[in-house]
Parts: sequence; C-alpha cells; structure tokens
Amino acid sequence: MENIKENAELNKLNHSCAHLMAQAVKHLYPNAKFWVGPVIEEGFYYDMDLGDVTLTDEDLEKISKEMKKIAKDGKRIVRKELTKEEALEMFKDDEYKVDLIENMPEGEVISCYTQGDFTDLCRGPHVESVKECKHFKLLRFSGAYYKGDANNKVLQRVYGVCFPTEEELEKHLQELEEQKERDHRKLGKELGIFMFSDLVGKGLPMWLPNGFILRRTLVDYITDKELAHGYQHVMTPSLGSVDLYKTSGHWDHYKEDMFPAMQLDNEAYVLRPMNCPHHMMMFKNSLHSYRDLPVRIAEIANDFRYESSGSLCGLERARAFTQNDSHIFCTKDQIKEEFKAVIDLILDVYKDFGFKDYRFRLSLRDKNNTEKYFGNDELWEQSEKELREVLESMHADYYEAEGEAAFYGPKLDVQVKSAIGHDVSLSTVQLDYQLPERFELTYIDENGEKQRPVVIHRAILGSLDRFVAFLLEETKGILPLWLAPIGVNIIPVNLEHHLAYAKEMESNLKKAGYRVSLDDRNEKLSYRMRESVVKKIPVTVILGQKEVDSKLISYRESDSEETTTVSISEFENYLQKRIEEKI
RNA sequence: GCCGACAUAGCGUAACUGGCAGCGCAACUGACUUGUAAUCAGUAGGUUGGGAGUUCGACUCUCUCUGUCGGCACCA
Repeated sequence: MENIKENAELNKLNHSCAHLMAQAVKHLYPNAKFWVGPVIEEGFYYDMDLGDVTLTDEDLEKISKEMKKIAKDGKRIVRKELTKEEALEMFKDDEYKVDLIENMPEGEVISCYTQGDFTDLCRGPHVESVKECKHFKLLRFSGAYYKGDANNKVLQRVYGVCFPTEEELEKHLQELEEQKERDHRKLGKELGIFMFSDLVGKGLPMWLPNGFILRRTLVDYITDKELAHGYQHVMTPSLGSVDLYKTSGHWDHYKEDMFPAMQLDNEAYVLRPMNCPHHMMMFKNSLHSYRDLPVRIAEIANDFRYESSGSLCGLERARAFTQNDSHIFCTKDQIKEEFKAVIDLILDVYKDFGFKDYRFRLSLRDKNNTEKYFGNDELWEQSEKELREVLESMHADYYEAEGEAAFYGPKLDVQVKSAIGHDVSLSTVQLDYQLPERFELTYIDENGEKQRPVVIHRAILGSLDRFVAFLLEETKGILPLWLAPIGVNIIPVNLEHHLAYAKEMESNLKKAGYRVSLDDRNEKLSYRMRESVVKKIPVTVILGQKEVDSKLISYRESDSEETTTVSISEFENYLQKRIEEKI
C-alpha cells in the first residue's frame, strides 16, 4: 500500500485536499473552527470544532459534494507570508489558529494559503489549484481529543484520501476493501480458530479446536527452539499476591491496567498482568555462581490485563492472553551478547514464518517526563546506549521512539502493521536494571562477592494470540502445511468404490503424524473440492478408480488448479519436504 | 474510558415514512451415485442483543444496559 506521507507528490495533493475539505466545511458550517489537518500514511485528516454539530454519514456526503463543487470552480491556491502580528490579526476569531501561531518559534516564516473565499494558516506546499483535488474520498469520521489529551474537548476529525486520477483512487479503495477481507477477526471466524462470547466477557478469546491445534503447534515450535538456545522452561501460577506487585513496582506503575485485587480475609491477590515477578522469585530461589549465568527462564504464560474497552481488537488486543515470555539473568558483561542472541532468534523465527514486513523500534523513555520511570538518568543513558550499540553492531535497520520505554528500562520492539493498519508490537526485548534491585537478586562473582545480575525481558512470538492474528492476516488464512489445523483432506470420487482405499490412505497418513480429514459425505466431487478450497486446506487428495487400480495418489495444492499423481512414498516425501521447509 | 455508528436463524443479509419477519448458505430428510470451486426436492430453524417506555399495533420511535465496529486516548 502506497505511503502517502512519504510520497512528495501525493503528500502535497492530500494536504491541499485537506484544505479543500476545510473550505467546504466552512461553507456548510460557517462557525467551524479548525485545528490541524496533516497528511498521514493513509491520506489526510482535519480536526475541526463544529460547535454542537456531530457529523453523520449524510454530512460527509454533503461535504463531499461541496468539495466537488469548489474543485470544479478551480480557484488558484495563493501563498502569502505574514509577520506574527499580521497572522494573529488575521486569525483572531479562531482560538485554535491563535494557539498555533502563538506557539510558533520566534523568527519562523508564517505563511497562509488562500483559495477563493477561504484562507488557512499553513506551511505548505500546495498544488497550483483546487481543481487538482477532484479525485478524493472522505473515508470516515470520529471524535479526537484536542491536542491528543483525553482531558480536553473532543473535536470532529474527518479522514480522507486524494489521488491525481479516478483510476488510482478506485484502485486504492479496492485495496482497502481487500485488506478488510484478511482481517484476522473475519478469518478466525471463518476458519474456526477462535470465538468470543458476550456472556463469557469481552476481550476474552476462546480457542476452538482448529485454533487449539494451531496454538499447540506454535507452542511446540517455540519451546523446541528455545530449548536449543539454552532456555529452561517453567510454569508459574496466573495469580500473585498484591505484595509481589508492590515489590516489583507494578502496583504503583501499572495498577490501572490490572484487574482489581481480590481481597480475602487478610490476603489480597491479583490476576497477573505479566510474569516478571514470578520469574524473579524463581531466580532468587537458589544461589547462583557467575559460572551459571546467563540463566534463561522461559514460560508459556497466561496473563490478564484490564485493557480499556475501546482498545480491544480480536486477538490483537485482548484481556486474557498467552505470552511466550522469558527472563534472562546475566552479568553486565553479557548484556550485549545476550541481546544480540535474542535478536538473532527473532530473525530466525521470522524467517521460518516468512515475515518480511516489520520494523525494529528502539523504545526510549520520555526525557521530559522522567518521573514515570524507575532509576537514575545515568543508568538510563547507559542502557539506551548499550541497546543502540548492539543494533549498530548488527547493522540493524531501526528507528527510535521516545516515550515508548517500559518504566524499568528501554526496549527493542518489533513493529508490524495489521491488516486494518494498526501498528502493533510483535516481539520485544527489554533491558532491566531495576527489578533485580527491587527483588535484591544476586550472584556470586569470581572473587566470592555478591553482585547484582541484569535482566533481559523478551518475548519472541510476543503473545500467541497477537501472533496468530498477524499470522492469519499475513497468510490470508492460507496457512503453511506445518501450521494448518488440517493439512490434508482426502476426497474419494465414489463412496461405494473408493472409500476403502481412501480410508486406508487416511489411516496411513495419520500414523505418519499428519493432520488428515476424510470427506466421505454423499456429495458431488466438485462440491467437496470447493469446500476443501474454501477451508484453505493446503493439500487435497482425490482418490478414484485410476488411483485404486494403480495404487497411486492424486493431489492438488490449495493455491493451484493442477493435479499431481504420485506414488504413496513420493507423496509422503512431498509432505515431509513441505513440513521441513515450512511452506 | 471518550466521540460516533451498528446489533435480525449457526453464517451472510432483506423488510419504504410504525401494520402478518423474508432470502441465500450451512443443518436435517429424501432422490441422484458422481473425476477437480456449489445436483435436485422437501423439512426445521426467530421473544428481531437484554430490559423498560410510547402506541390499537414496534425489527422500525424513546430511554437504558450489554456487546460489536471506526477513530481518539491508553498500550507495563
């Protein structure tokens, strides 16, 4: 999908279209006041104060019509430069623009753009004339907090997108429709992966039989991978005392996002939102020599977070989820090596799944709001520097994001885009000097002295739930053979004559460890073939008289219309090869 | 949590301004006995998300609760 913000021409066009929209809104709602109207990856939006008016679909239609009218009129867009005083005078009736102007740095050139009867404060650049903005679509509208602060007033935000030609616009809109088709919530329902129930509670996914197979396969995969990389797996309870979280600091920093404490007699427990404190106690359970480090404790762990109702999104953001979590306890000298090993593991895993579209984000603290974080400036500077150095040494492509760090340390997140455009973290690696301190963790160094270890928190698949959401969207639900809940579907051509052979094949393949189904319903071959394709089963086997006579197998792959006929051993080799190559 | 929209059978949907809740797929029954994306016929399936109100009469209007969707805010 074209990134409109990054494309200079489209950026200019969309920015001009935002002005065109503002002009149309001003015609229809003379009291309208305007905040900002930037270009974004998906097009543009404009935040507006329309007084008591809240927009409806019909209003959007009306605004659209007015925009077309203005565009047809084809007024030129003229730039004018102003002094701060002139600007303040010009926009004196609009407190939003006055706010913008007052916050502009001294000496900056202030400019405005005029098109017909409408003038807007703007840095530019713009297209020559409004007639260039004919091929647009207003996509949606919503409320948006003024200055992004939930304590402020809600402005009306309208999103749109503009292209130079009608064809390009149509193509873009069609792509948006296609993206909706691979939304994991839709695929998950169609493929019987998971469900939700109002009565069970919102944000609480339930994994259906197909989904459970998928999960189990993923758990087996990552557990084996971790074992090979020196991780030790453990299991700890999904509950912890409030004191545990007071010790870790989560009670102070994270209470709002936890399900409230369960108070009984003089005990209090919470459903755990993360597993770090449990793992800290597990490390503390025994004495550690420097020779034992790093200790890598891993767990497939259920966690619970009271996510705000508006942020829930299928498996992408749920209130109950399963982390593929680990805590690595190491010496300061081992940080870089361990950090690098984790990144290598992430890259290795992504390769197995064929993920290519992801970005590394170095998540740093917000330097203007340091009270949110534990630890002193020096330690933060040092940790951030360490992570940066690892990334540089690996020649990794990454970007930095202030204010995205954990309260206990900076982290490296792997960001992906969901089908509907949400930017979400899949994997994460976090550096932490704080929890070892708070839990008073120690190891014995080569001089027999007690030392503080460092902790690296990491999740490779992140949460299994979110991982499956992304996996479904990336594959459009066409899972590779090793992951598909049903790998092979067998269709006998004629039940009377070919069912016995089909059953024999089913039994053989099941014994060989494949997930096989047999469609022995009394339906036409073409009907059963269609079902097999619609269910996105990777391999469909067709067995008729030809196969029975020759003792061969005919199969078709989910993305192909060709049939291949091979011997039984050749077929098993073929399946084995696909499993090994994870395709 | 905030702004807005939406909620009809397992799934996808229809019912103009209030007047007998319909269709397709799936399910079930029967016929057909099939060579690569939907064989034909029939049957059953609904307190129209829950509750309250207005009305002779509510899927339709009002209130409220719950959930979903689109954004915003949040995201250790």
